[in-house]
Parts: sequence; C-alpha cells; structure tokens
Amino acid sequence: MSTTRPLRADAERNRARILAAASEVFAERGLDVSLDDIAAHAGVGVGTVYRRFPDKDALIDALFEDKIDRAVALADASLEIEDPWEGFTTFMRGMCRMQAQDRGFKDALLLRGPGRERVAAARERIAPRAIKLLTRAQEAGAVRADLGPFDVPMINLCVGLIADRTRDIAPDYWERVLTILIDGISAQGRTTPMPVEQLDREAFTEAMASPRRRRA
Amino acid sequence: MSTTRPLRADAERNRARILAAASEVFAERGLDVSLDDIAAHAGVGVGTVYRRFPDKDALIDALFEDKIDRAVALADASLEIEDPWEGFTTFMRGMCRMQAQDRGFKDALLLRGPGRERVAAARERIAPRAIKLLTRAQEAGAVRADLGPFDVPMINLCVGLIADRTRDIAPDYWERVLTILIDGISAQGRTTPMPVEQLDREAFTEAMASPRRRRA
DNA sequence: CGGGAAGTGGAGGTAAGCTCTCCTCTTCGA
DNA sequence: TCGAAGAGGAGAGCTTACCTCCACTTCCCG
Repeated sequence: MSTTRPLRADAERNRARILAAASEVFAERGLDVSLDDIAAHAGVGVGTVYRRFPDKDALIDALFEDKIDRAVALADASLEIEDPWEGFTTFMRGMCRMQAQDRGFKDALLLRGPGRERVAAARERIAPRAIKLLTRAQEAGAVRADLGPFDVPMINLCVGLIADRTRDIAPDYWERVLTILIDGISAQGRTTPMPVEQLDREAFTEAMASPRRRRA
Repeated sequence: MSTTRPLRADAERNRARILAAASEVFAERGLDVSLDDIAAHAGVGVGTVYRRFPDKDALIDALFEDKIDRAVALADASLEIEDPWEGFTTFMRGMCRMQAQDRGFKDALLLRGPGRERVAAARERIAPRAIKLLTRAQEAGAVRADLGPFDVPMINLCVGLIADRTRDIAPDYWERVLTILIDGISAQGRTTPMPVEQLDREAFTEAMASPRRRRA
C-alpha cells in the first residue's frame, strides 16, 4: 500500500493546488464550504478533487494533522516559559489565535461525525500539556483555583465564536474578549489593558447579523 | 382589518396549542426547527399552522414581542438597584439566563433575514438602558473603563454559545463562564466563587461534539 | 338539527444545496 | 506516438425545509 507510484507532474501540481485552496477556504469560511467551492477556488473540476481524495473528510484530515502538531508545539513552548502565568496565557492566546486565524481548524476540533477519532487523538495529545500548564499556574497562585481543566476549552470556544463573527470586520477583535476572559481567570484580579480597539456601531451591527447561509 | 371576527372555539384552542408548542420547541432547540416539528409537537397538521400564521416569521414574531418586554423590564429593574456594580451584573446575569433558558430568544436576537427590523427595534429599546447601566458602573469605578458598550452583547453571545452546548447536559454550566467574564470586566479584580460545579469528562466530551444535524 | 362556513391534516410541490459519480475529452511521458 | 493517467463538470441522487392544496371533518347559527 505504501508503495504508491509517483503522480504525474500535472496531477501532483493539482494536488498541491487543491490542498492550498482547501487550506485557504477552510480557514476563511470553515469546514462547511462545499467541495465545489474548493475546486473552483483551486481552479480545477470537482472530479479532480475526488480523484485525489476519496471524500471530504480525507481532505480535511490531510490538512488537520499538521495543525495539531503546531498546537502541540505551542503547548510545549509554553511549558518552557518559566513564569507559570506567562506560560499559561501564552498557550491560551496562541490557541485562540490559531482558531481565530483558521476557522477550519476550529471547526475540526468540534467534529462529531467521521474524523471523530482523529479529533480524540488530537485532544489526547494536547490535554495533558494543557492540564500541566493549568495546574502549574494554579499552584503558583496565578490562576484561580476553582477553574477546572474542562473550563479551558470552553474559553477557547467563546473566543472562536467571536472570531467567527468578527473575522471579516475586525480580525483582531477577539483579543478583547480573550483579555476579559484571561483577567477573569486570574487569581490576582489583573486588569490587562485592551490590546485592540472596540467595534464601532457599524461593525457591531454587521457582527450581530447572523450569516443566514451565503452572502447577505 | 382590525375587526377580526373571533375564531371558532376549536381554532382558538389550536392556535393556543401551536403557540405553546412553538414556545417550547424554540426554547429547547432554537429557531432552526422546522414548522413540521412544531406542528407535530402541537398535535396538529402543518396546514393548521399555516392557516393561523402566514409564515414562520409571523409565528416567531408573535412570541418574540413578549420576551423583549421582559428584557426591558429586567434592565429597568436593574437600574433601580442602588449599587452600580450590583445593577450591572444583575442585568448581565438576567440577560444571560434568558438566553440560556430560551434558545429561540437567543437566536431571534441575531436574525438577519425577515424580522430584522423587529430585532433592530428591540435593540433600540434595550441599548440605552444597557448603556446607562454600564456607564453608571464605570463611573463608580466598578467596571473597567476600557469596556465599550458593544463589548457587552459579545459577552452575551459567548454565554449563549456555551449554554447551547451544555443545555442538555449541565443546564447551569454557563454560569461558570459568565462568572469568569464578569470577574474579567470588574475594575477591582474580583474573584467571584463559581456558582456551579465544573463538567465531568463525559459531559465535556458530549458538549464538545457539535450537533451535526439531528440527534446523536 | 341541518347545512354551509370554518377549520383540519398531511401528502406532496418546489426549491436549495450538498456530496459524489460517470463518461468524454485532454495531457503527459516512456 | 500512443496508451495510460488525469481533468472537467453536468447531473444523479439525497436531504431538508417551507409552504400549498384540497378532500374531509367539525362547529355553530338559525
């Protein structure tokens, strides 16, 4: 099985184009985009996509792996930071940034259908590191003691939602919400200055209007 | 037009049944449920629903009005509270509770399509009161000064999301997230004790699995 | 109590939108 | 040069929802 004959040059080029397009489109609009959209964006026909990837999930998987590795690397890097608070918040900000910049990644972390095992595996790689970051920060008295390990992904979820809604309007707005959440989990009652401006009225209205399928 | 002849007794009964069923189903599962579901839940045919309400939006509107009134009443009651922090947090908790307990209400506040004007009108009734609550709390030094008026609904959005995901599993879990958020907007670095327990592993797994259409 | 108006149910018309297949035509490369 | 690999994209087939239509039932006035 592993002895796959190399693809023809044009096929290889198209494969790369599909992956690039999928990465981009998933990041922008989430996993709910149709393969037709991705094919169009890649400048190929749908048939070509299906020739390369048995189905949509295979395509998602091909992109997902790498992102998980990056998340794990982030966790490891955060554990290297001496200051426990700094380490924990670096991890949180990094995870949120990844999700804010890549809606597909955020969606992938929530899959229930096929690909569920892959997500479970991913969580099992990240969770122990996250827990270590959390307990270390709690033992240092930096993070409130009553925060549970399962509260942490919920915070991610919140930021991800806000990022989805403001991505096209104010791509950094999510940092305000994360700032509030991080100050809220501090045991020392910090008030971190807001890193970005608030929304103006127009941006707010836009963000609140839910995207009822497709454009306006 | 306004001189509508009274409905026949059975029709009136069915109308009430439809409204009751719609209220219940919308609250549980949001505005995305089909009218077929509502009709079944009310024990009538779809045709009967459409005889009474020209379309789905009319049905939503009929229920929405009253909920807005309750939100406005909550804001007014919160303004009656002397302590500005207490007033503001009472409002926040109340708004979040309304959305946590009624997913349809939460959805309705985000409508873009038809019913948009009604939502805009609702916002215009609530916004001035919310702003008053906020600035009063900020002037008293209770709420961080860099919080903007448009950040407040974003907090609601976050809590609404968490409530949606945990409604069937741990109906009060959202209060933990709101607690974090409220502590995060305090200018005085409060650490309010968590009002409810955290999720256990199983509940967490359940909550993270996105509801890809219909049941499990 | 009888008849016509009002009301009812739910199958199915209509419309989207999606995933994935199929088959003809094109392109690569030994 | 020519066979095999690849490409494209129309459309099959599925799902899901909103809403209509009309034969049948129920109410209620005279």
